[in-house]
Amino acid sequence: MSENEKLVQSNFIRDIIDEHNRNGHFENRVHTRFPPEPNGYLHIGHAKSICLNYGIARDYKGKFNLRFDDTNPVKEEVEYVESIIEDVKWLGADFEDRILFASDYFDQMYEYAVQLVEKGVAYVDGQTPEQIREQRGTPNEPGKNSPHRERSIEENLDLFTRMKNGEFKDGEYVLRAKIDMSSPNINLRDPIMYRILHADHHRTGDKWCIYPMYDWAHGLEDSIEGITHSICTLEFENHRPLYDWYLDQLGVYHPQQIEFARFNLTYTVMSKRKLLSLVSDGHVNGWNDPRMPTISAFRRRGYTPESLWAFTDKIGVAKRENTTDVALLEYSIREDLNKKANRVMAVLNPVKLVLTNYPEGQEEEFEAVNNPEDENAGKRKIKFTRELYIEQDDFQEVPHKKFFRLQPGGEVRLRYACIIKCEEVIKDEAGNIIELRCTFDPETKSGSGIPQRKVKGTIHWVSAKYAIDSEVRLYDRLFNDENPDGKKDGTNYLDYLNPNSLEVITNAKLEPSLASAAVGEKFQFERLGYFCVDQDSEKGRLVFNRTVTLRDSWSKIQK
RNA sequence: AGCCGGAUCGUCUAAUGGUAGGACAACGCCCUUUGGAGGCGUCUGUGUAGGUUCGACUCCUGCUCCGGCUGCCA
Repeated sequence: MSENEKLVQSNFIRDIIDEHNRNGHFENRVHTRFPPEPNGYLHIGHAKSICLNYGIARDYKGKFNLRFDDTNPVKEEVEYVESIIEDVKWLGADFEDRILFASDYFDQMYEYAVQLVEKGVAYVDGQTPEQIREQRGTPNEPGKNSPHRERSIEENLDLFTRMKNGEFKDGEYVLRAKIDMSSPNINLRDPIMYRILHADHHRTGDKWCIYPMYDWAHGLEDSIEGITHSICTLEFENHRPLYDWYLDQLGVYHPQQIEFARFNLTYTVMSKRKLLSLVSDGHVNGWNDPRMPTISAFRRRGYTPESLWAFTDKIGVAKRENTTDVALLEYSIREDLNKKANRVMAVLNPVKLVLTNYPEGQEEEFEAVNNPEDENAGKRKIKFTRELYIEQDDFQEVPHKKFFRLQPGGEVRLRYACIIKCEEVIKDEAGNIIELRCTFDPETKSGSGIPQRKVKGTIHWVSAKYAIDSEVRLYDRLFNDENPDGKKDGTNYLDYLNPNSLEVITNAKLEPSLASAAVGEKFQFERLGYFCVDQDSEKGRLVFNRTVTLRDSWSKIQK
């Protein structure tokens, strides 16, 4: 198997498509789509669906549509349409000029509905929602026929026309398919096709006061667009016979629906309803709060489209219930940023360090490699002075036995500079360490050409004189339980919110080269993690988001 | 209870009657001016009971367990 073939893991959906292509089912055409309802922001589960659908279209030299399933005006908003377009584009799924809307097919759908009325397989029902619900039966008991089921075609046509013309109030009438009230599949018990909704639609305005139900509309949308493979999640499996029934009755083109299991991720929730509640109840700061599992949040946090694609390829697709470990997502972004992100030095929790044998007022520059994984990234100079900041965590007065960073009387290398030795610890009256007094060894300067001594530890630092101040936002998982959703003990996801999911550091010290960093730019802060410039940055006051920490074997030793 | 799905390492996913493999995680070792990256290695799995077969994750039967379905939401 070649390298290229290995990159695309086979899966049951591609197997089905291969089979169709072998027997010429769709004349070897492949046309997929991503059909979101614009009632919220897209999340990582949608990203999987987008990559799955677009990836198939791309690999089979087919087409991919972006289509908004905007059949319910009361929940849908233009803001969501715009965010969805932005997210799909950012992921790189190429829908060419095909940003489509179910609402563009409302006339066609209406005509189709009239056809079914004329054919005698759809009728207008004037019962209340309660009555209809009672007659639907349960999974164990068959439903009962509506008293209006045998209305004449003429009367149905008249009533349906008047529904459309706005002669009735919301809920007064519905159009129903006449199928089978005793079907073991509840979806076939005379499902509702149209309801009356005097609501403004974000695209059609007040043109319509009847709106198609999802089950009626969705199969038609795919049929109208000539979709070959309608890939959706498992909960629509029971609806497939209904879509097929509609298409059969109409005698129109049939796509093949294929269902796969919904995506779940540890330590988060994935339903739009729950994400919306996190936003509207103020548990997070908006849909793109970097702690959210939305695509826009991952973008803001510093994830790349490439890392999401790699992740999607790694998780695969199947029909069994699944919950992917968020560690795999983190691996995917580290893997990508390791190759791309320039290294810089930044101190998040600074403690002052003074080199007592370094002449006052003197300074020099050392050369640092921007990215050891990428020669083309070049080198830069970093300013070295008598007073520096290092990380509080990089000093232990009473060191752990495996701690090989700075400690009293101990030596450590300052990254790209020289070896220093800790001579004295200065504390304030409360016993807090406020300064470390050290000496440096001139023989060990970087680039001096002198054979270098080895020391066990290397730590990062910044010049106290030249460092710039910055805000850094550290994110942790939003929930402190691996599966905050779907508990059966009476608790719900809100009970598992992690109160420490955001830590804001206001006085981080950055090396001065960062002063010109642009919003969205990504860096590795050496030994700490990957960070990117947040949109909240202002001139002279940068704000960084921690995308993900580096793998940290020291944190494991400590446990 | 009825209908429809599903069950393979801790997690995700391959193997479509012929050596149960990969990735992540975990754990070792090597290397290292990032306790990063990289390299090498180890560990762990076919829900259950039968059947068919030279051979079963795969086919058949029973059982168990899990998920979805009773919106004028999608």
